[in-house]
Amino acid sequence: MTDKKQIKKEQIMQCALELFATKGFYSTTIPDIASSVKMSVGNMYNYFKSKDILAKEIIKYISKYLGHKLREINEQDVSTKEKTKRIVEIYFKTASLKPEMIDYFLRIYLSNREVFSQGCEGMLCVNEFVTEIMIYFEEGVKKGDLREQDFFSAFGLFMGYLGGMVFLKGENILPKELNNYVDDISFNIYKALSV
Amino acid sequence: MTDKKQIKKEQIMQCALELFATKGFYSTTIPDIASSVKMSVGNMYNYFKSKDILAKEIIKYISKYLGHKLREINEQDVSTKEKTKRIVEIYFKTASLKPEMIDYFLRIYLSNREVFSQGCEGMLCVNEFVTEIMIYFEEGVKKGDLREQDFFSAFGLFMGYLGGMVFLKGENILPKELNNYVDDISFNIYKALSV
Amino acid sequence: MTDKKQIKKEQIMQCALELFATKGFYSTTIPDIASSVKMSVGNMYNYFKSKDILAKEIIKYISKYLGHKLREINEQDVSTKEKTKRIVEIYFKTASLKPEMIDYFLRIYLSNREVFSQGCEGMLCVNEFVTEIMIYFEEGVKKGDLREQDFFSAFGLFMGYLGGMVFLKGENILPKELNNYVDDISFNIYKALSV
Amino acid sequence: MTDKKQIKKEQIMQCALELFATKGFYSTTIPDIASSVKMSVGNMYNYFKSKDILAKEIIKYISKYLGHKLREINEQDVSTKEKTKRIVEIYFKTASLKPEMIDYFLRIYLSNREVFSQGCEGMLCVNEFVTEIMIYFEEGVKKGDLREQDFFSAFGLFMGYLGGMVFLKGENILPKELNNYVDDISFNIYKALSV
DNA sequence: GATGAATGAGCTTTCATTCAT
DNA sequence: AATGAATGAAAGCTCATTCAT
Repeated sequence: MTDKKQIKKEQIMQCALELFATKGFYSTTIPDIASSVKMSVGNMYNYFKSKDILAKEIIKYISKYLGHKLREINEQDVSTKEKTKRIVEIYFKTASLKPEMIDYFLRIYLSNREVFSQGCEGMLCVNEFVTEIMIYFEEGVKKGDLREQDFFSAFGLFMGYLGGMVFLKGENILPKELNNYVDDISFNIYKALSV
Repeated sequence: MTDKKQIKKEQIMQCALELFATKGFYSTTIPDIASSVKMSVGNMYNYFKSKDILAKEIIKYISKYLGHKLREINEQDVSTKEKTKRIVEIYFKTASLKPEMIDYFLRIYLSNREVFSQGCEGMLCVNEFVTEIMIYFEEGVKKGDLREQDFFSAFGLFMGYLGGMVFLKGENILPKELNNYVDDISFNIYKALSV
Repeated sequence: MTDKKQIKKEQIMQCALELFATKGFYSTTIPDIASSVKMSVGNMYNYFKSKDILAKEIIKYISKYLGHKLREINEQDVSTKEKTKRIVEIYFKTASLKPEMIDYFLRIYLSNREVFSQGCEGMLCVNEFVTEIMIYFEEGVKKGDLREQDFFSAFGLFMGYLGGMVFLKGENILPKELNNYVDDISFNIYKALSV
Repeated sequence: MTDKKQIKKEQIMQCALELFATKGFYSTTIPDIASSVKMSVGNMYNYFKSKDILAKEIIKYISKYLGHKLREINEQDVSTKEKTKRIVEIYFKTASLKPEMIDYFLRIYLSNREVFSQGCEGMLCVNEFVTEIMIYFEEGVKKGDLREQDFFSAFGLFMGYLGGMVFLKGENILPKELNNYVDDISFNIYKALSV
């Protein structure tokens, strides 16, 4: 694939991501996306063979983006406690600056299972992201900071908690901005996971 | 409304709940629901004026059901730690026995905001449920067991965590049955929230 | 048929007449009519076997009502010119006091031919009314006041003109009330028809 | 819009016009129209966003067509009496050659007010036609041929009369062809309106 | 006579996808 | 690569009519 084509693909994904996150998967039409990219409907199909495939590519794209951010944190030489905080921070920062990414994850990927059932089984399409959380967890255990336990139990805490907060924010029922919760929440998480 | 009509409404809600939770809101059609209730399409509309209204009634129904279960626990004279465990227990038990309820909550209600935006603003349609979590939390604080903090921060932990675990279960990536996680998770939660 | 049944039939016709005239034939539903008569849908069918039949009975009812009014004028011993004026007067008066009658005639009967095609062929369902206009015309000719010409040519003038004015009134584009046009219009008509 | 698309729009309007005029607005379905144009149902909506909008475009199209015919007459240098006759002539000729146009005007436009209420208020959608009648009338008055009177009173006579005749023809109760009435009727009208 | 739940065909409209250009 | 007209299946919803009670 040419670079030019790759760039166009990313433009489409970015536009579709915003529309899907805002209006939902089924309420966003292909013409909606096409006109948002300023491209014809027919031409869209030269880049993505179907709406479902587009949706799957987007979640992979998000997973890579977030995974990359987490890797940067994992590579830093700081305490597990500080890492925990930085992960919460980067998650909330993303939710504030690129809300469509987290929304897509929570509202499109997690909910429309029929769309992702073929090709994204398990956590196939979000493995970059999950992997980094796993590294964070296992290193924390190895260092003796975190309690050894079933990874998924820890993962569920982490992701469920953060996702829940972003959801509450989206519903406008959080009295404060997300970044004001960073300390509370990273404290709660670390308290829960530490030995 | 006659009792008979009320019973039929609940039958419809039960069938629709299962279909929505399994196939998603948009992939479940009114004919799907009608044939599942063994009722004509037209007659469905004598009970619920639209698909959206049906979806909203269902989430209220679930909220009442779960709220009721939680109230029973809140009324028991046990320690906050034990209450925490029992809430996790009842949540996972519901997720096992009536998976459609939790799935509906996670995948239909939380995700298809355009459907619930009018009439379920804030947490209007799930207030019975939220209220009981609030009571649990405030009583725990009053007793001196739980740390005083922003309620939503605690609520997000609780619901996000539990929801996340059920989600992972639904994706078939949890190695064990949900009830095997009760101790770990209630321990984590209590640890996070306690003073 | 009992008197009681006849009274109920007329109640239904009156309500249906108003609804049809206001909202149109197809936009008025049987439940609309039933609830306007404060009667169950099913019971309506004990009085009128179908919506079409109801519509046909209504036009006959209107024709009889208007025919009766015209007969009273025809039986008066006044000049043809004065009769002309009185007919215009009664037509506009009806259009003001019972607008639904004239509207029904213009907007339901004249337009939804597919509804009236079977059972109201020709002018079968409005013959009382047409007959009186015919009597007016033929007596005028016999008296030497009106020019002998094809009856329909005269009838078209009369009914088309009056209907047209009521229509314009209904569209809110007449600057004055209908009764202010009585002199002008009866003058025009008489001028057109007289020898 | 391309020429090609404009041509297709007019093809659709022509087919829809015939069907509406024949079967009525509500009894004509979109599939009826589509198959009459030999086009898919979905594609119809690329040309007209709704059935109502299609109906409104058609009445504008008719108004332009008739307005154009009348302008030709208005521009001719003949007596008011002769103009009157020619207008009646062209109206009846249209009613014979393109009966769907006059029928549409009488049976769809005048009757289904709920369809035209938004976007065709007053005589907005038939102004080309009305304007020419107004010019005919005012020039006749200026020349001293026609009596000065409320325009609508004259307009109602003209249009109501002609419409009434076409209606009677449609009901098969006129013994002769429309063109045989031209002299009688234009005589009546001129007699009514002249000084 | 009276009720209103039940039926199901049929409506308008939408939209992912294809394909001729 | 690019366009956008064309397709047609399928959706949500309506409503005249029937029928068990």
